[in-house]
Amino acid sequence: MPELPEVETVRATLAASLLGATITRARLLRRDVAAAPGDPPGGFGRQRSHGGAPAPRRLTRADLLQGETVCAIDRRGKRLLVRGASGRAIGVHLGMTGQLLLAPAAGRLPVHTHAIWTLASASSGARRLLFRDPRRFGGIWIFRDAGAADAWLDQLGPDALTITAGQLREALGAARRPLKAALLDQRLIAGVGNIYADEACHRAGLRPDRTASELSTSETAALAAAIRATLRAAVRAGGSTLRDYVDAEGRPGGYQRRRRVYGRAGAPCLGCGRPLASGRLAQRATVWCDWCQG
DNA sequence: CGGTACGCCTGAAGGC
DNA sequence: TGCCTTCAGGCGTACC
Repeated sequence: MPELPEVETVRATLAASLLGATITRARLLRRDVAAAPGDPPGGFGRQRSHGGAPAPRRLTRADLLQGETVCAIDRRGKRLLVRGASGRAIGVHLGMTGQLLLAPAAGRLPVHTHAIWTLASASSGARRLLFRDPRRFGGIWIFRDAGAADAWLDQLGPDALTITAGQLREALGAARRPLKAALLDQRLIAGVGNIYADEACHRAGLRPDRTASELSTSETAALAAAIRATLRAAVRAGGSTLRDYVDAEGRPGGYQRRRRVYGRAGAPCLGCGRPLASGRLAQRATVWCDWCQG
């Protein structure tokens, strides 16, 4: 489940091969993983909800950055943005099982590969970048200018990796809902998902069901520090691989071995040794320590 | 505003 | 061994 540390690791491993490379060919194998300009939000070309079928949009090779030289790879929260020199850009969200994989220029494609970019780069020779996503909760966004791409990132709150106590206070101040529900809201704070929400709450010594707006100033500051420390440690470990996650070079992460609470219901708390409690909060499996988190 | 439920989707894991 | 059910969850939408 890619959250901020996994997406950041993908960004870093991708940057090494992609920056300055030219995309000689782009192909979309599944139209419905892409959202084109003008598609309804969350549309992905899928005809969801009210049956009014939107007019099918024509996607050009240029929309997919064919012929572009990659000049930047940006990230905010869990969203990645591959920018071409012309200002065009491709947004990627990995969802639950999405992967961006660097692969040889020839050879068999993994199953569930939905898009392919062929790269020519002076340093590493010809390779392909694949977007693969078995469950298809992820997707690709097409941006025809830098402003549209920026606006996509700006839909999100401040990036959790560097969030300050002041930013967190601002985000949570009006949130009259459980702390964990607020932490999972990407418009408030960008990048925290189910795993790191539980990890950060435990590190901060705060129950995930506390009302977010009722945290004290010092609790909020401790939480901001806990979020940063948790995410930084996970980035250093190359992310968490609990099931599917690998970086752009196919390498799994190592943070799953360092997790304190996620997936450890009933196991001893690393702080006090008592069995960890579990339940459902904000429709998510949640694990915490009744003793250490107040 | 918030909360709850649901749909999307596949593969792993558990029950019998 | 094999079939069936359940679960995992990011995120948008509908409805209260």
